[in-house]
Amino acid sequence: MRLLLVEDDERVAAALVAVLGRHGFQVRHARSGHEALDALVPDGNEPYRVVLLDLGLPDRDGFEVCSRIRAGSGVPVIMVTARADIRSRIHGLNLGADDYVTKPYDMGELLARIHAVARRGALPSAVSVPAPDAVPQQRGPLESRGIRIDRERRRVSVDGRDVPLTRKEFDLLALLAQSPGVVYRREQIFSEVWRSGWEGNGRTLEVHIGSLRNKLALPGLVEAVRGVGYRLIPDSPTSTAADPAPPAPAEH
Amino acid sequence: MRLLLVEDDERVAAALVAVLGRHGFQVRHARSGHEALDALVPDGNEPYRVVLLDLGLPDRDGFEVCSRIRAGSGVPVIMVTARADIRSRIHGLNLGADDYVTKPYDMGELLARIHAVARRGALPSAVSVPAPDAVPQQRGPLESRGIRIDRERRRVSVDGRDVPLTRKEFDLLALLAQSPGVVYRREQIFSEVWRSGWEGNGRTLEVHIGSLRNKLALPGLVEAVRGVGYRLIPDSPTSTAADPAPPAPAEH
DNA sequence: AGCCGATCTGAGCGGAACTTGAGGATCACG
DNA sequence: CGTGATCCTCAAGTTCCGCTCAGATCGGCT
Repeated sequence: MRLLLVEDDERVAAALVAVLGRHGFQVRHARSGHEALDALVPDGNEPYRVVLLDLGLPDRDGFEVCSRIRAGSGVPVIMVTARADIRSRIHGLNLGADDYVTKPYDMGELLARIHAVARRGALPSAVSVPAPDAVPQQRGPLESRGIRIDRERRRVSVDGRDVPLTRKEFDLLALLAQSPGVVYRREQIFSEVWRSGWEGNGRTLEVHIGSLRNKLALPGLVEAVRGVGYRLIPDSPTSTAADPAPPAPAEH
Repeated sequence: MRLLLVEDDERVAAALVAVLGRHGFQVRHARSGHEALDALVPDGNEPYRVVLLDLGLPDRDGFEVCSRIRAGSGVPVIMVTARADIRSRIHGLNLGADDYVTKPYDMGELLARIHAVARRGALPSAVSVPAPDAVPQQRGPLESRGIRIDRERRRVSVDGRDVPLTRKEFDLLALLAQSPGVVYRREQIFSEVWRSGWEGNGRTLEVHIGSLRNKLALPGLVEAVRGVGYRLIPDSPTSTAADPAPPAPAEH
């Protein structure tokens, strides 16, 4: 899960990067508003799920950065600042920030708030084409083709029969099942299921796909898309055009 | 724009209804969790855009209402409460609340926060809101598998036999028992049972789990989910199973 | 201060999960 | 039909993770 941290104080930033990294975020650190806006330009990489925006910089600047981000992107923004006065809070929220946290804050609470805005997902944005994983997570169990995926319990059943999966297998399936029919590229899968930008050297992904297929025993469900990645075949005849929320398949 | 206000204090409610009304909200006032869940059952009317949930009621109840709302609906929830401690904040946000505001709050800020969550919109929800009376209210002592957990007295008994637990052991069990079957991740356990922001260095969690298992002497009750966390195995064998037409919503 | 239970840490073990490599099957394309 | 790239399967390694035990540290109580 990628996160953009906008913070000019190197020490604060380093500490946050460390903690967030340990909690499974892949953090990009921008030292200025300019750099932040730059980083948010869609470039084919997995999009940022959250922006953590420190307003420590020359006063008003931070608000401006926020409204510029909003002008071009629907990514959730959390403002972090020492300015505790009500005016600033209201102003920040009205500019489009999703949350406003004042220093000193509790790290655990900040993490909880990050997760809270992240699970809401990004707003549809006029400019960027939403990538499949920008789709907010659906509540409740996923169900399709007789497969039931319960994310909270981490359990999967096929036609009522319980299928025990390992961690990678489950994460893999949960990712693909998020948008059946959509092709997930290898790099994308790696960055979601494995943490950090490490790309598997060997046949790692194929092996996991293999054992997933074995356990589910539903031939034809998980389809390899040669040279690109994998996808789930939905039961209903293809993905359906006129669907608002779900993204257009395979851009690029 | 419809808004659901859950608040048992008539005076506070009246004031809020007035202010919110002036700001363009059509407010429905629910006086209890039960009434709130009732109101959220889809009935063909315009759905609620936000739920304002006051936790003033008998202690734990509010959290439970929140998680029940979450079990069936993606509507944004803002918790409003006098409980300012970090634990409660994190707990509330982890249960799926989108924001957590403590009293006394500034009305302008509350409005700004309401607008902030409202513009994000609801998460897609796979299942419908459970009918309130279909869900057994789990008030008072938790009970499952012959274990009785009395949160108020902090006492636990197994098959009538009293089992003395230490603080950590009890908190751990109480957390897991809140939703048997659900997997709690390590970080979440740490943030709710330990002081916030603290991440266990050594084998702390495992040791406590170990001694909890020993004292309860119910093999198979506390299950480790490799690479993720722990969960309690519920007695009722998987509630999941292939459901007929009306999918019975997961309890929880 | 001294005691005692509670909590935390570190080392070692065992097993599950993950990774890798090689060979065979399959596909796209000329 | 031939060829190279890509994918799949199988069978080893290798790493990672949870469990346990034993000792250190913390903290409340007398």
